[in-house]
Amino acid sequence: MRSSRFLIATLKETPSDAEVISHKLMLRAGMIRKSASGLYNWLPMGLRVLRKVERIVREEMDKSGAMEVLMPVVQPAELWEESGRWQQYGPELLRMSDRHDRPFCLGPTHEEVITDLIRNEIKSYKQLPANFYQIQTKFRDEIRPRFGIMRSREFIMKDAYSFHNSTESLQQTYDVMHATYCSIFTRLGLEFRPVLADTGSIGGAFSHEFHVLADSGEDDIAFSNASDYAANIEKAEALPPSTPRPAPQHLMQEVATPGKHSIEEVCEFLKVSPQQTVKTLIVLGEVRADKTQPLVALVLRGDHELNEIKAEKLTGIAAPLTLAPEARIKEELGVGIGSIGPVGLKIPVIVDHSAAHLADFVCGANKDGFHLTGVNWERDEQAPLVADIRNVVAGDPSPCGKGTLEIKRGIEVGHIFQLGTKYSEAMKARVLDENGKEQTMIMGCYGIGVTRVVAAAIEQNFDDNGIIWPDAIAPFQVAIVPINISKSEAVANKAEEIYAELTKAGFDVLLMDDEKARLGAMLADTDLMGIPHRIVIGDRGLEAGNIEYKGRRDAEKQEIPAAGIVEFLSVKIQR
RNA sequence: CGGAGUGUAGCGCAGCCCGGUAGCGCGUCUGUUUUGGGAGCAGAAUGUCGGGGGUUCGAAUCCCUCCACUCCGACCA
Repeated sequence: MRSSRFLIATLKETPSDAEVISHKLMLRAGMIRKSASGLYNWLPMGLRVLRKVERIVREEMDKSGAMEVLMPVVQPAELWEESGRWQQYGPELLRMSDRHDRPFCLGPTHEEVITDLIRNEIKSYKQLPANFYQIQTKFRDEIRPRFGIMRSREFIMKDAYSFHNSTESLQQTYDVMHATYCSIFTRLGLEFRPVLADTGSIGGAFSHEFHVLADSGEDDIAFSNASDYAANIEKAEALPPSTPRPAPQHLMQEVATPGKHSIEEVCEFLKVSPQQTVKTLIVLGEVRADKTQPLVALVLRGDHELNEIKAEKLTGIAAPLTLAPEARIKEELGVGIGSIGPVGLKIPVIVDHSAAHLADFVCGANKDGFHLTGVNWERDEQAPLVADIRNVVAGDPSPCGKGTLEIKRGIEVGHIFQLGTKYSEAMKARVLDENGKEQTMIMGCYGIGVTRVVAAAIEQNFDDNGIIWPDAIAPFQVAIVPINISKSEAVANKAEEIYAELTKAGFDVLLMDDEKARLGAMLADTDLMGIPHRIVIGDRGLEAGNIEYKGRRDAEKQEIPAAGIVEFLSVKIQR
C-alpha cells in the first residue's frame, strides 16, 4: 500500500473524550472515529488490524473443527420469549418493533437463534457433536459505554455454540476450545491467562475466562504465586482461617460514636484497625410465598468487600443481590445504616469466615450513634451461620492449596462455558438417541471479543511514541520511509524496488511515497501507527548500498545492505 | 439511575464572571524557500458559538428549557 493512496488519519493531539491509552492511541493513529456514545467507525487503518484478528480467530476455529455460520443481528422476540430471556435480560437488550408492530431485538448474543436453527437441522445423535461459530456484530445497550472500543455498545464477537449428546462429549469440545483459545491468543502475540470464572447470567456449570493482563483491565484476577491457579475474583474462593478463633479477652461494652458511620470513621474514632471490626450489610432475602422479601444481614470483616456473586448464591438470599432500602431498615430494625451490628439482630445473619474468626471485635450496637467493643461470638451472640461471602485479597492462601494469592488486573477477551441444557431444554432442542428416544442436546458456548482484542493488544503494547503492534496483527508489517523522493531519483527508485520485492515476498508493506512528506513527520506517523518494522532509505546510506532498519521496540537503528532486505526481514518477522 | 462537568472552525482550546456582533494553536488549501527526526515565510478558506425559548436597542456571554457527550458513583451499613 502507498501512503499517497491510503487514508492516514493521524492526529497530533488527543481528542478530549479519550481516557485509556488504547482509546487515545486508536484515535490518534486514525484507526477509529466515534459516531455516537459506544458506536464507532473503523477507518481503513483500524479495519486492517480488526481483519487480521478475525483471520487468526477464523483459522484456529476452522482448525478446531468448528463450522462457520452467519446469523442475523435482528432477532425475533418470540425466540427470547421461548427461552425466558425476553423478561430476564433487562435494559441491555435493545428491543424494537417492525412496521407491523412485531417485537424484535438487536442480538447481544445468539443462544436462542442458534438453538432454534440447530433444533430444526439436527435430528439424530449421529450428527453430534457439532460446533458452529460466527464472527458478527453484537449490540448491548451498556449503561455506560467507556474506554472506546473496549466497552462499546456495538462490537464484533466470535461466538460459537456446540451441541452434544453426553457431558463427556461436551467436556471434550470444551477442552478443544480451551486449547484453541490458547492458540489464538498466543498467535495474536498477547500475554494472557485462562482463569476460572463465574458463569454469570448465561448460566451453566463450568466456565473459563481468558484475560489479557493489563493495568487498565476492569476485572480483578487472583493468581497463586506457586501454581497455575487463576480465578476471577468473583469466583476465587476465600478459604476459612486454619487457626482456631482466639479466646475472648475483653468484656462487651457499648460506646457512643456520635456521627461516626463508616468503618473508616469508627476506626479512627475508636483507634482500632478495620481488621478488628465487622460491618453488617442488610440485603433482601428470597421472595416468600406471600410475595414479601425478608431482610437478611451479611457480616464481613471491616477491611473486606462483599462478593455479590457468592452471596446471591446462598439459599435465603435474593438474586440478583439487592441492598435493602434505608427506609425499610429504619422501620424494621429501628436503627440507621452505620450503626447496625449482629448482636441481638432479629433477622437471619450470615457471617463471613474471617468475620466469624474474630474475637473482641467492634460492631454497630443496633442503636443510632453507638457501637459495641469487645464483642465475641457465642459469648455475646449465638454461634453464627458461616459462609464465604467476601472477595479474596492479596496474601490470602490460594484455594488450590499451594502458595498465596496475588491480584492483577485483566481485560476479559474470551469466555468459554458449559451451558448444559439451559437453552436446549427451554427450546426443546432434541435428537433421537441410539434407542430411538428423544434426548435433549447438551450445549457449550464460546466467545471472543474481537474488537476488544484490538484494544487489549494496544493496552499491552505501546510506548510514548504510540502503538507497538505484534507482527501478527499489525496493519502493516513494514514501513518504507524514503527521504526526499522528489529530489533524489536514486532514493525514489530504491524505495520502489524494495517495495516491490517485499510485497512480492508476501509482506504487508506501507510505502511512504508522499512527495512532500518530511522525514520527521513520516517517522512520527509510522511510530504512532505502530508499524513494527521500519526501513529508512536515504542518499547517504545508498552511496554504500545500505538502508537503515529499526524495529519499533529497538533502541538503535542499524545499517544493512539494501540487497539483503528480504532475507533480513524474513528472519525478523514472525509469520 | 444518582452526582459532577463539558458543548465555540476538522482537532485541541481561549473568550462568558463584567452583554457591543468571534479568536489562538494544530490541521487544511495556494505560493515560495527548505529538506536525515512532527519546517520557515506570505496569503487563504472554514463557525446556524449544541437546539429552542426568554430578557435586552443589542446575547457565545444573563435567565428558562431541551438535547448530546464525558467523568465519577451506584458497598456509609
